Amino acid sequence: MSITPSVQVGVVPFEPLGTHVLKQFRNLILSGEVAPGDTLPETELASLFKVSRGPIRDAISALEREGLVVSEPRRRARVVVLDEKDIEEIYSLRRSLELLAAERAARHATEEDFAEMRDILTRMETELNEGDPIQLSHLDTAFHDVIYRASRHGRLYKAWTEIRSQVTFFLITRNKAAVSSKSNAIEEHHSLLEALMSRDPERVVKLTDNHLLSAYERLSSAMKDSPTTSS
Amino acid sequence: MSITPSVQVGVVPFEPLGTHVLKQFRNLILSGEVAPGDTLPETELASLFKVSRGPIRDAISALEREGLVVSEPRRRARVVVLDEKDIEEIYSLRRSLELLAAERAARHATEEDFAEMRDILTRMETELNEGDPIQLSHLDTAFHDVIYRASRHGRLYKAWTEIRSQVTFFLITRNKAAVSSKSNAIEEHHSLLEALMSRDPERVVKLTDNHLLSAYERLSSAMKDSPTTSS
DNA sequence: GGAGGAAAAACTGTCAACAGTTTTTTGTAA
DNA sequence: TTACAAAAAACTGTTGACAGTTTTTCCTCC
Repeated sequence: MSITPSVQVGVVPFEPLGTHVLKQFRNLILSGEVAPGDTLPETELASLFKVSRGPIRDAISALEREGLVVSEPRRRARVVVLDEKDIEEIYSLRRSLELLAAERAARHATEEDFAEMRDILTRMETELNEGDPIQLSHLDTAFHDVIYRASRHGRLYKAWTEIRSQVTFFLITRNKAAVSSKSNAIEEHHSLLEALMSRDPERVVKLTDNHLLSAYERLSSAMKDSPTTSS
Repeated sequence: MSITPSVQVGVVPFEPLGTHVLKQFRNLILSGEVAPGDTLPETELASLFKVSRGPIRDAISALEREGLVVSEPRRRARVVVLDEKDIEEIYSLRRSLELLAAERAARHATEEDFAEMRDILTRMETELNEGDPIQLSHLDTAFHDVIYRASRHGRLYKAWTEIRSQVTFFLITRNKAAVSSKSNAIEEHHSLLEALMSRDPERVVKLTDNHLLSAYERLSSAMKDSPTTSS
């Protein structure tokens, strides 16, 4: 017993403050507590999160990478305002990325990956009944996150993380879809998992393409009803 | 003449110091003056660039996004060491991105875009004769950069910028290809431009796919001769 | 009342300093 | 030597302060 981890005990190797702020902050935006178009003065956030401006700047910079925040030099950062053109961009880029991920995941996914997907699907069904649409959206993103990780392609995963939050944002704010529609989406996830487990890249790619198009159409039609308002 | 731009005169609206450092720093890495595996102490860089650590941190963070630098919390950043697996990742991701870009550029590219591409091709031929391989590599990347911009897809362009420097890095450090091979590559660019101007998306996509595969094979074989050394 | 401009307030970019960690150097024993 | 531990040096994360810019408020004039 020669190792004495005086500070570093748990699994978390005490992350930088900015990382902690980032997580909280991202949730504030995704939950809508901070609205599109809102300005984000570093000073204000610093006192809100009780840290200095350094870590705040790190968090804002990260959120900008994720596409949830926009900023120009010497101007205050703002929560991004997304419109229908953005939905198309995200859909088309995501399609390119995810078809690649699907093909590779079909070859490289492990039993652990499948177990994680099954677990997420179970929780999705629970949320569908309990009716927490926000949690359901998070689980949807989480399912696809497993596929990207299962593709065993670091750069592809990184590219996905830079649109992931925007995808979640749209799912949360625009998915007025009926329960039946959401139920369909879960069915599609089931089929996807099944195809992955059968190691059939072609089928996985095809199902993925169909699934993403369905999701795009669901969002796109919801968008026409209630476009995101600018401030 | 009521406007008196005491400081802000040129086109450049005085960029943040970190941006300036980033450009210089990136060149230092791409030119090989800072080698793969080298550590990058903020303090040292701060005195090198004659700024405080703030802007240096910004620049390192940006270079990390570009994949030229890796870092973990509380450890010094290092210049990334890339191997054959990285070449495959970059190739496969780039292929997905660029096929999408090609298809859209064929539809959206303007006369200005074509003019820029022609200009780059002219300069490539000059460099091929004058024999500055580094400049030739930069021009290669620049040509593809125009295509991505011509695709009129902000997020796609952003995704490209996050592997672009790595692509350039490989072109510079690994392209031992003979002049004849480089000449072929320039030919391929010419065909690509021609297809773009004829607004034939299918042909553009096909040519792009072939072009990227050729480039991948050129790099991949060069890699086997002289793999990047770790420190 | 509304437009325009000056004054005040708020905010960003940058820097230097401090605390606590990681890395290197030095010293000691096998 | 070689291995290991302690001490010293170097480095990162974070903070608070200052300069200069942007944004807001307030005032004046039409």
